[in-house]
Amino acid sequence: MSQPIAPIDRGAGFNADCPLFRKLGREDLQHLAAMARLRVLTERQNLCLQNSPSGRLFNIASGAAMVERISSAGRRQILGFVFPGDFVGLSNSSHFEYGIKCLNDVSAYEIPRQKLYALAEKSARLKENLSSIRDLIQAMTFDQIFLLGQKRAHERLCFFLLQMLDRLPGARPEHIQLPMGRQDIADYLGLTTETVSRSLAKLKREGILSLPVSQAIVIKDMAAVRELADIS
Amino acid sequence: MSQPIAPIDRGAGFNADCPLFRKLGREDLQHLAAMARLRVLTERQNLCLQNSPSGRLFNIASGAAMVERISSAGRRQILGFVFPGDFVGLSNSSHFEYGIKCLNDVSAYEIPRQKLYALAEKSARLKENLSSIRDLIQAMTFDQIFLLGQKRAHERLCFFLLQMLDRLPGARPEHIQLPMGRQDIADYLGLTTETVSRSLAKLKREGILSLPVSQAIVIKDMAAVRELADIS
DNA sequence: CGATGCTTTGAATCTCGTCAAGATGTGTGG
DNA sequence: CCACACATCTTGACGAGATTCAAAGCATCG
Repeated sequence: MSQPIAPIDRGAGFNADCPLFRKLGREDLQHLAAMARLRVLTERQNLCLQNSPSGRLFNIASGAAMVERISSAGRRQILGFVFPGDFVGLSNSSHFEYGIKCLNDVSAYEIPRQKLYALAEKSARLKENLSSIRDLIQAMTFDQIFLLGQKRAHERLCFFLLQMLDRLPGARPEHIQLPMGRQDIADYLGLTTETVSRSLAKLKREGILSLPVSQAIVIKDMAAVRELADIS
Repeated sequence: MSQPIAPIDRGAGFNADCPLFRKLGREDLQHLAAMARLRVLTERQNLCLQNSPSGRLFNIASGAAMVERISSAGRRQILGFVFPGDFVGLSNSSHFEYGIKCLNDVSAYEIPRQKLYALAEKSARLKENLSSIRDLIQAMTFDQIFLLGQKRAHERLCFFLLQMLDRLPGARPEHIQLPMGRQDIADYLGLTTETVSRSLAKLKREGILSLPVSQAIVIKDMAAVRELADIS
């Protein structure tokens, strides 16, 4: 009995306040645990490759990764960053439209799509969770479209920072430790590394941020960041 | 018996090769017809307003509309254009994150969300259709994110034209009759009307397009358009 | 320590946005 | 049917913002 439950108690993704597992009964969790395979990867490794067959989904348990899409022309767009509790791969397309690349050591549960869907048919709660994950992803992509279509470089950065505050575990206004580099931020916001750097410098000059080291950011004027980031 | 079936035979959206109704049996179609309400609107009217309660979904039967999102700062981003057979509103959020504004005379079926979902529980085929619509929308939004993040103005225009070729009824390379104005195109592509105009002029100068009148576009060099639009 | 990779800064360039004017087109009323 | 007003679209001049190319600063890690 304790055998299928074991992974439940170990991974952050399986017991945290995570959209997929929220409010699930013990039995559902056991079924999920039984079908999930824990994968452990390190920096730069791919959880899945763009255009590879997509019969599985991922639930990030620890670490950080980015969902990226690379065109044949070699341009890269980061569709999103994912953190513990995040769920990726929710669609029925036969192939992944993106790759998922680790930013640091990552552990993730890989779940066969068909099995998950079959279980969802039997668990109304799980089905609800899947729905709300889909809705959340859709809302986030709409935000990103608005951001890319309408906002300036420094505004995009502020939006990005608020998003990190909201989603990156451990991030506080007084100290955001970024797991990704400037190039990744640039490819997420539709900018270049130089523009990211310059925009950060501008926000620093204006007293809105400070940058103790390049990988860490301190928000000194939260109201200003919010105002610049606003897309509502 | 013919009474609930009547709207099925009338509206384009209810019998065309439309994702929602594809391969549905007679009985499912009858149930759908019974719960759908046909709404008829004219130019500039809204099928739904941004932030209004979202207990219903829409299936466009005729005409064209745009899905738009306006920020409190007054900036507008068009999330997409919709045409007969298109389905909008597929989410469980309590309020619409966008408004749907008609570009010309539109008729659309309005379907209560809960009723549709309940029917989907009983019809595997309908459920599949809903899933594939969701997937299609997600794929399209990913494309748009890539477009806005990575492509130049004239490339965005080419992408837009290919999209219209693909989706706008009656559009052929030799003649695309656009139902939307320059401002709408601009807000869709994250540009200004002037830039849209200039980019079209540029493509015309290069012999790729011709513009008999402002609302019509002729693609003279399809290969060039494809190459410029490419995001794969 | 030097080597490597990432980040920042600088200068030149380019794309796109802004502002303003002119052109085109549409609908209305005389 | 023409003339006028109003919308939209196009074009031009200019400026701001972002990219590009290049070099210099800073880390980390052998």
